[in-house]
Amino acid sequence: MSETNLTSERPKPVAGKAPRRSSKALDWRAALETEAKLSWLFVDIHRLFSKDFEARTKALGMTRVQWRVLFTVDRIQGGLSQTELADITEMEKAPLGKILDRLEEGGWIIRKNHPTDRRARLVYATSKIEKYADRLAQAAKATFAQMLQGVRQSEVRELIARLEKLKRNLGGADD
Amino acid sequence: MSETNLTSERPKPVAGKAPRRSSKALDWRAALETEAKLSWLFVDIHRLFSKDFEARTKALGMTRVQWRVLFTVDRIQGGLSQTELADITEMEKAPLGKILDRLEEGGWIIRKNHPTDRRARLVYATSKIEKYADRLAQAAKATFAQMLQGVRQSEVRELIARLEKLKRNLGGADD
DNA sequence: TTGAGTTAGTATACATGGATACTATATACG
DNA sequence: CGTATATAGTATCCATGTATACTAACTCAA
Repeated sequence: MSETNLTSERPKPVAGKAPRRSSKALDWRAALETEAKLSWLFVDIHRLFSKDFEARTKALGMTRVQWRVLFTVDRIQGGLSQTELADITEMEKAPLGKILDRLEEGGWIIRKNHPTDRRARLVYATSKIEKYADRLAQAAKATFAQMLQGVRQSEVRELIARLEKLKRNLGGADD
Repeated sequence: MSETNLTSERPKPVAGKAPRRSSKALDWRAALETEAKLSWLFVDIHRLFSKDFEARTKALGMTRVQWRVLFTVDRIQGGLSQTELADITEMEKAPLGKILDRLEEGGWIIRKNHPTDRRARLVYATSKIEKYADRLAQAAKATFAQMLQGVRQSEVRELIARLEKLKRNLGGADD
């Protein structure tokens, strides 16, 4: 979309600066290119996936991360403390608290005081999700379908297994 | 790490709320679980990768995204406009501008006025990167090595190919 | 029981991200 | 030439993310 019109008239490199590329400098660049490409794919796919999903749910004002938290709260019934929720969603407690603030403002969840631990607040999904579950699930499925065009189910499972290995290598939890 | 001590004393579900789970509700949850797992792996790996990399470069105050931009500026010599840079790094111009502000504060880049287009500013890497390139490259390589433990080179190439397909499916550029 | 250490949740500061609006400038067209 | 449109970069608002500090409350051991 955003083509530039500067290419043809870009000035020559600044005098005295052009020949500074040493062979040593070339080395580390070349060695990193392939792996750097891999590592940025994670960011890029995440960004594109979120963009697609949030475009489909714009009317509900639901972000991808809010959906992750809400989905978890709704999946695990019985009231979760925020610390438990942070463990499960692998988020820090501070950003989780803010996301819960927004979900509570939107009427998706409620927080109740823990009956015995006065520090803790238990998080419950409200009935609102029942009304919108289909739309949210449809949006998620549509984005998945978009991403996984032409990818066989067996490939998806293999991909998950490999990515989980990378995650474990980096010290991530196993789910 | 952050074990919770609430599990054993979690109160029973609120009276009258427990039996609301319908079979229809179970449907959309089950259908989404596998694919949701895949999509969150991208976020999780990105987060863990960044954390590992930034721990190794803390002394330089270099974040992962700043490194991506600086790497690109340094790789493509001759002065890039911010719009060109935004295209290449697949970022929006606004956040890119802020990242360039920080890189400029740190002395990693300079911005010069375009000789003929007074709207545009051309970005150049300074010589500072020559001094720290080895440390940055070492940090990046170490994080890659950590992530790719026990993964063969051929698997890495295959993984890249598959992820690039997902990225294209979501409308992403091809690099 | 009391005091040290731990935990739950929130507040705060800062670095990314997206979306949008705005200024200055450039281009294209009548 | 003058005006409409497009573009470059910045500013602004908000949502996430990390790190850190803080308050209140809990636990455990002397």
